[in-house]
Amino acid sequence: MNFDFTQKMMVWNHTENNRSMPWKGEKDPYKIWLSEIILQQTRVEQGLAYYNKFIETFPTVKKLANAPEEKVFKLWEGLGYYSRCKNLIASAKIIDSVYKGRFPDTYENILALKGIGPYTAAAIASFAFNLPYAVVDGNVLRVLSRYFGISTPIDSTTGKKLYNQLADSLLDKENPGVYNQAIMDFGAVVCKPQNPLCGACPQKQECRAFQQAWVNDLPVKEKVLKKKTRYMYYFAISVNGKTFVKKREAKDIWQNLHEFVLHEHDEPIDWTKKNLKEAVKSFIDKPFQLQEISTIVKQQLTHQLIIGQIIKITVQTPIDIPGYDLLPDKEIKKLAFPKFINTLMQQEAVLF
DNA sequence: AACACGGGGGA
DNA sequence: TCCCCAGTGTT
Repeated sequence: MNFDFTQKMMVWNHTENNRSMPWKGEKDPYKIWLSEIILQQTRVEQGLAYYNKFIETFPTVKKLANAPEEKVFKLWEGLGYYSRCKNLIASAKIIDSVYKGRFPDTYENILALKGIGPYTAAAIASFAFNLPYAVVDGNVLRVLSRYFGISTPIDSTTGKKLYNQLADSLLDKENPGVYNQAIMDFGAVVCKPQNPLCGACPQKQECRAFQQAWVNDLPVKEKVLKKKTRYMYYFAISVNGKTFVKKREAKDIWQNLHEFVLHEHDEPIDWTKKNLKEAVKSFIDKPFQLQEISTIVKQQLTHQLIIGQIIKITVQTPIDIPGYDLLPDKEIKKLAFPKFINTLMQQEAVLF
């Protein structure tokens, strides 16, 4: 153990760390687990309201395991990375049935649950059971790469191995939970990505990046994500006050969320009466009335830019669209939709 | 090893 | 815009 680094981290935690979060110091593994899943790739400020909603609605793992799945997705709506929600439900059911509602208490069994990787398993194991596993998240990677002046990319295979070993060697094995919490808080509050508080940092004398003025160049990432643009036009097709919707099942964005009738194109579409008629004809071969067409909405995802509109039409004759369900508004309100579609539905209609 | 997976906030 | 956030699962 690098005694100096670890001890100073613990001293900082004891004397200066005043970061407060509802799940901090929590011992109920269910609550710890929930907070960790919500916070994967998610800012504390963004996840906080969701955590409170979930705990209020599902105070125990049993409640979560036995809830209607759509209700859980509706609660997750807007948070993103929806496979987290799917895996949360799956793991809740396993804990409820296989483990009789008692959260598994070994690292291996925790890690085996769906949606739990090395980081989350170490977090739960150390926070709930005080087991000696070091967390390695974005905060830890940043702190270690700066303190030790490591330029090995954090997203490379060798980098991951290196940082994992280093994190393990630094862990305070007497107080793994407290130490793990401390180093993450330190990364979030002092050794921040932008404008870190090096002046107030208790470790600055030993920090390689500070000594060498590398702070703004570390950590290093090697992978650059490629982005693509998609044009998604949604048709809200209504018959007698009911509208066609379906659940997205494909291995694509927004899996398990719902959508209206989708017309996706590889180029932007400038809607005219003619091409609108053609587009609708590909779904239904019946006369229709155009109600309204929205303004163009853009949504930037991590590696996709989604551009599109929603077009509301009504049909008088009874019809069926294969793959879609015809549901009343009351039912549709209970379904979880992507942010993009919710934004579309809030748009003012433009004249056509 | 590379890639897919959301949404929000700060610079 | 770009980057990052208490990362994980799939191919």
